[in-house]
Amino acid sequence: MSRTDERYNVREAEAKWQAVWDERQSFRAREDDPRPKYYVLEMFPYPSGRIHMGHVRNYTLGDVVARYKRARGHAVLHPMGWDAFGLPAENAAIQNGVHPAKWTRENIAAMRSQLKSMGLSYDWSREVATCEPEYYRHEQKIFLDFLKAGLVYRKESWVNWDPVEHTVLANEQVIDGRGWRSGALVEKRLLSQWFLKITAFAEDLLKGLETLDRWPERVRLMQENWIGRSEGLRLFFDLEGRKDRLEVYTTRPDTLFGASFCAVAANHPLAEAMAKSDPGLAAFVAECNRMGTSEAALETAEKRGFATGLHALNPMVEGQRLPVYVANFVLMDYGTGAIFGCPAHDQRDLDFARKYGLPVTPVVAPPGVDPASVVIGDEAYAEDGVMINSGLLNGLPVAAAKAKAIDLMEAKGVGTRAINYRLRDWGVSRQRYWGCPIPIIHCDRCGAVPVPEQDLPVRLPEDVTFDKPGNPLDHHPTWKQVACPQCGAAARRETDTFDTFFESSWYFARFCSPAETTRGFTRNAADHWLPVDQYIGGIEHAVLHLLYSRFFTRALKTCGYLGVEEPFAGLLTQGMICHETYKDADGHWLFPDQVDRRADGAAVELGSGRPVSLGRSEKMSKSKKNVVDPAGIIDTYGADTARLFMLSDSPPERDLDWTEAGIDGAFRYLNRLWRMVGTALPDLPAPGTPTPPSLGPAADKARRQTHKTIALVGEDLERFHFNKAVARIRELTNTLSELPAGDEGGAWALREGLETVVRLIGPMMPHLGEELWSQLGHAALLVDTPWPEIDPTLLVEDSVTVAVQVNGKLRGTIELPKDAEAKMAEAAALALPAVAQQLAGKPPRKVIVVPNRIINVVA
RNA sequence: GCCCGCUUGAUGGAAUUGGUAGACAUAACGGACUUAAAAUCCGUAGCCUUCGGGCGUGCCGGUUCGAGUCCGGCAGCGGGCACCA
Repeated sequence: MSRTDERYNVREAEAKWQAVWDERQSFRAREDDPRPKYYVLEMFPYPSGRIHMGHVRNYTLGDVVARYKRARGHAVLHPMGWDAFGLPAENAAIQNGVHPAKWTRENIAAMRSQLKSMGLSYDWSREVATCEPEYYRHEQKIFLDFLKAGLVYRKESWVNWDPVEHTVLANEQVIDGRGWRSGALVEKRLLSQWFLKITAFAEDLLKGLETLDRWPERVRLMQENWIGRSEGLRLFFDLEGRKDRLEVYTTRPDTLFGASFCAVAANHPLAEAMAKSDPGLAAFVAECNRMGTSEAALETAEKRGFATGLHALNPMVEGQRLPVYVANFVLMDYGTGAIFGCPAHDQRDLDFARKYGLPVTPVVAPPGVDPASVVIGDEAYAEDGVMINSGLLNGLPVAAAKAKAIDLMEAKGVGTRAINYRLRDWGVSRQRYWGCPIPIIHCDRCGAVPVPEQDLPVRLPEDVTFDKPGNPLDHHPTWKQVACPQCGAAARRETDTFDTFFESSWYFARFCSPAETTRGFTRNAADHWLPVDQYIGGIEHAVLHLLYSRFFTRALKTCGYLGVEEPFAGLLTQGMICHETYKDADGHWLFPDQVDRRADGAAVELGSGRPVSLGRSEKMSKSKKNVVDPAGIIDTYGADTARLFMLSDSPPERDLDWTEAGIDGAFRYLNRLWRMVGTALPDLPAPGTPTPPSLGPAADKARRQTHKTIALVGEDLERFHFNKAVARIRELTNTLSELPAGDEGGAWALREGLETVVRLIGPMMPHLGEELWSQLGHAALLVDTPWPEIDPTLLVEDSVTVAVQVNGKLRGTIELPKDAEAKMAEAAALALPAVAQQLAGKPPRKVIVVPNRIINVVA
């Protein structure tokens, strides 16, 4: 009995079971395991140094899936690693003088031990870190294979250049047109860079989305929009007084009669050529180049243009001259970098036309609107309608007019039907130190020469300094000096490194054979484990990481590495963790643990007692200090409590509000279960005792709920409705706590119920699960115990409660035998006093009977 | 700017295909236990009410016997936009 008086020692129990799992290698994945494979993967973390709540949520979700699938009889692969290259390591080096390698490796060690304290069922023997040559040597080889397969090329591309730091800036490092650290005005620069031909797979990546039926619809839609397939027309405009022509891509060839100008991007060859002899234009181009490279910056900027003085001749409208502008909203990377503007039917064109006093001619009349009365005000009309003011296109609907316009231009020999994608090739060159070296040698005679395979890996030198601006690889005294592998002459190594998305585009495959030294992974292992059955991570990766990984998988297939096209068969995108924000009287942010909530609800600063103003709940971020450190929570409440809270209240794809009350609630449940089992233990029959012949009504009812709960929780877990699963388990717990265990039947049903609760909660609170399972008298580990079985006879109900409505409003409920006949149900419903009162003696006009569900009497 | 998502009690959320709105929890209140507190246990609870009932799922309108769920419009909040990962 002393067991009930003891408190559950969270720290001791969690350490104990972690050691047991570790010792027995409970989570080792083996290819020779005959059970059906299940590969569950969470997005691996950037080793920032400490885990944050987002990680706790992500990895808890994955662990529940992994443990559940294991219990369901799968051979589970559940690995973990480190996305270890990236900018923060270099920032730390510049700010604190720590070497990125040291900083990163120490961070990995710290985070590994934090993750281990969560009791996650990883096969740690498969751990990888992308910053180690054992990992990145293989991606250098992959790059060279892609090169051979014609999937890599080199071209000039624009970057944000910080003239003080002599570095390329990421978009997020450009703030209001200035470098974040230096404050210098950012310039755009053209650099020669490596590109991967993701556009070669544009159509395939789009088509493949249809097969991803276990992906969230919105992610597929985001990718579809990102790829941005459009059908249209490429056509040439003759330029007055010049021999060359202007090539334009349009998805609206139907609106050619409404054209009032042409515009080219600031980087368009025509613009650049003309800027040489036009200082005004040169200044405008320079200004556009300062705008930053992000699409958001371009689109939100005021539409501006510079008239070149040139005129283009509209190929559709004989003799019509259109002024040619250089405009800041035309993108060189999309289509041909040149457009024609039809202001009446495109908002950007309209804004532009209004600003520069260009004509606005409507050529599409909304359905049912008199052509004569079509007027364009401040809003362009981009919807369907009927062509007007358009010569031989008049009267046609938009779709037919598009087709006819294309036919006309093709017949005239000035245009061709074309499919265009918004998707651009992936620039993978980064002018940074802490990344995977690109295995290329530049020779004055032979050009860009691949590093021979036997010379891989090209190791990142660690003897570098960060005291000078620019790329440390560039400053290194010897590293880049090599002989050309082809001609032997003195040559230079490529000093750019890969985009870190490169590493994360194939790590899921590396986990299949992480120890393989000759290549990234073996074909056998990839064929066995891929695709990932369930991938889990943040929605912020909905487009880039996931699209790059899908592209890589196709490219790797092309090169014979693997046989699948889609890397992730199932995808779960989890929401963010939010927390209330606090500011002190001076408007400075405060950490939650600096704030005290008094009994009257007022918030004050801990210690000083000064008033604190409460802000709404926002995504946890260091800048707003609304963060809670998981390490402290795990230390105080244990991993199981943190895990349960992560699963309890919000569905995984939704944002989750971190609250002290929520974590308290989870902790209370943990202790309640512990006490319940302890209290019941002396009364329970031995494990495996056969069902007594008669149980009694309370025990029978409890059994029914136990088996119903197994069924419901199973369904909920399959669909990732973890919060509902928790609610069902708590309901069963509530029932069991009221079940009298004095008689044989009650005690038997209580054991079955408690064992069920322990087994169902196991994937969520694995340490408590093991502890209670062992206390209930089982020698085998809970992780090696299969999911509980359902007795289907206990799921059958013989009567149902049916709602009775009058005119759609609830007036009462009746108890009916299951699948009762409609006539009988109707009679029972009409016999209800509340129904009779509503009818007031008149016969009902109609009675709708939905079997086992509802009866609606229409008065 | 473009694309996407979300909005249900004081709070997080639940509600098969349209079929009893508010499961489960949190906070609150009342009670038991305690010298007291904590913990624990039991109970109450959408709002209004003349106790018949009426009103309630961001707002306005529609479809339907019946709408949180479907359709149209509007508002608020959040995410992504190619060099953060």
